[in-house]
Amino acid sequence: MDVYDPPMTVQTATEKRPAAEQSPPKPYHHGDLHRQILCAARDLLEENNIASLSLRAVAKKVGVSHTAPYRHFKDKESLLVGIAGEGFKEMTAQLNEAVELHPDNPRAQLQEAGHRYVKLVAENPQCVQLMFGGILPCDDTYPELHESGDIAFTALKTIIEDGQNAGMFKKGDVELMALSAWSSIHGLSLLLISGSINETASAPVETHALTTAITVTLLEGLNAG
Amino acid sequence: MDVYDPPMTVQTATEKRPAAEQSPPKPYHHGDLHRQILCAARDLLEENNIASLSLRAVAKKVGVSHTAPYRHFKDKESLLVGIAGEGFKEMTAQLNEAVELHPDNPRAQLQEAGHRYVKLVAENPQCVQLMFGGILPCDDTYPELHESGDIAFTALKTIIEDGQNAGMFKKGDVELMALSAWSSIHGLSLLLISGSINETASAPVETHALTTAITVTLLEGLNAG
DNA sequence: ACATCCATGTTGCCAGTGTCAACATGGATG
DNA sequence: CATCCATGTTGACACTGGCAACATGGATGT
Repeated sequence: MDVYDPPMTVQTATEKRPAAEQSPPKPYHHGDLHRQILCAARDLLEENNIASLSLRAVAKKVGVSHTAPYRHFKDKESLLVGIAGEGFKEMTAQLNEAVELHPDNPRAQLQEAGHRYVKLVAENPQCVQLMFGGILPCDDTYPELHESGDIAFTALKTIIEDGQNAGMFKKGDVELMALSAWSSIHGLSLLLISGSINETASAPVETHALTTAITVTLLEGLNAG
Repeated sequence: MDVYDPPMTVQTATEKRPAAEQSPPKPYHHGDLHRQILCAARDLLEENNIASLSLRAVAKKVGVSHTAPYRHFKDKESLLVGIAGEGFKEMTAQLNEAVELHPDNPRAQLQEAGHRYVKLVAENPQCVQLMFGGILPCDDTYPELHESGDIAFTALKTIIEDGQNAGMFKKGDVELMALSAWSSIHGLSLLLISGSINETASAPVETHALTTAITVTLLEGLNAG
């Protein structure tokens, strides 16, 4: 269900570690609480939504006191930034995989990236709302947030450039063409998770076919001229 | 301080109103608190963000007790639904204006609608996040929410159909083509207000030119074949 | 070996929030 | 004039984010 499961499964507080030789059932100092808090917060976030995510619930899920997270995150916003940051990293990873999967075929790269983007958003809708939903400040308060985004966008521009050099895409401003591609897929993804499409569309639409259709329209737009 | 002051000044509860000519069935002690609460909430929402909008602050701004809003809205979510509903209505209105502005020119209609969509989102970012941001349930809990959206989407499909009949757009599934158009513009708008574009783009981009470019790419995609 | 430090985790508290119950008010209706 | 009921108020509750003060115990230097 989750795209990136934590490498170590989350332990409930009451559960004792199977380590036999340790007499104290619960060590005072946690393993890496930082990671566990991030994972638990991610889980709770996707289970409900951003509005109903509370630091105290996260702490309870991990099995620590309600202020323990403050030793690892300055405040609630910092924790949210951490979650969003992982989302951006995963986004970048997916894009790179799409490129590697279809070497020397920018057209297929773009299509693959589109499908992976939609899938990633569909599987982590609340995280995406966090990344793009205007809860986090969009100024330079958290510069690390946009770094992965920069990398991803650069990779996208590389696809466009390669496509131009291969004669698959028309010549033109790479920045604008990359933004066109991003906008289409991003818009589709967000419309899907917001429920707008299935509600407004007269007939239910299959996501994969829809993504393909929109990607094709986009490619024809990039092709024309 | 307030952006749009209510047309009738706020009355304290104890203050009596000079019962002059009241021909319409205008109600009770207060003006229409329902409308004033909606306006105040909208203002406070755009001043900060969704997370920091509190019912109590709205009540205080209007000058009533902290539970007065509950006589007009079942709970906080219902108030948010009311705000989002107004947003959808405004969206529909903008689309219709775009159509009327360029009769018999679907291409210009689509371009105009795109610019108006981007502008509307830019001027009411928090409201848009409310409409599409996954805070409100996307099931049928509030069917009235999606009605205006349906109307708007139908209008969009009409543009596409007219364009096809006029030979401006290629033949094809109207639903899919309308979704392509919506996705592009929606994605662009949300990327803009989320700060992703100015952060990731190597050079600052002028919004209007960017919108035009993306609309043109879209139109070429709809044109191809 | 031992004393010390300090990162980590805890308890207790505060203001602020959404929401419910009980009460107050006054215009509309008989 | 009596009554009703929509509207508005007060007070309370559980919950939240966050601060301060305290507790613990692994790492460190001698």
